[in-house]
Amino acid sequence: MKHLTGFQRKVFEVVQKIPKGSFLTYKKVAEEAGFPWAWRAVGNVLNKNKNPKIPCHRVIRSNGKIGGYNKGVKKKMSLLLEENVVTKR
DNA sequence: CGTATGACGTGCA
DNA sequence: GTGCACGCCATAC
Repeated sequence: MKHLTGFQRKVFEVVQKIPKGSFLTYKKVAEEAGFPWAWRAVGNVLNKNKNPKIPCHRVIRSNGKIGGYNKGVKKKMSLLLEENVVTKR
C-alpha cells in the first residue's frame, strides 16, 4: 500500500466504504474524507490510483455526469448501471 | 524547489 | 438548459 499521504489514504477509505447501490460525488467524498476544500485533488488521486480495491466508479461528478475512469468511462457507466442501478444521465 | 496537469466545481453569458 | 472561463487543491514531473 506504500506511502500514501493522509489525504489519499482518507479518500481511499471513504470510497472503499461506499455502500453498494449508492454513489458519492467528488466533493462529497472530499467532505467525508475530511478535506472538503480539496475536492479537486480527490479526482486527481483517483485518476492516478491503480488500486482495483477502490470502487472509484462509485464516485461521480456533482453535475450528474459520470465523470471519467482510468479503466474506461464506458466501464464505469456499465458498473453504475449494474450496481448503482441508475439511469443513463 | 518550481511548474504544469487533471476523473472538478461554480459563475457568468 | 447549454457553453465558456476561471479558480482550486494535491500530485507528478
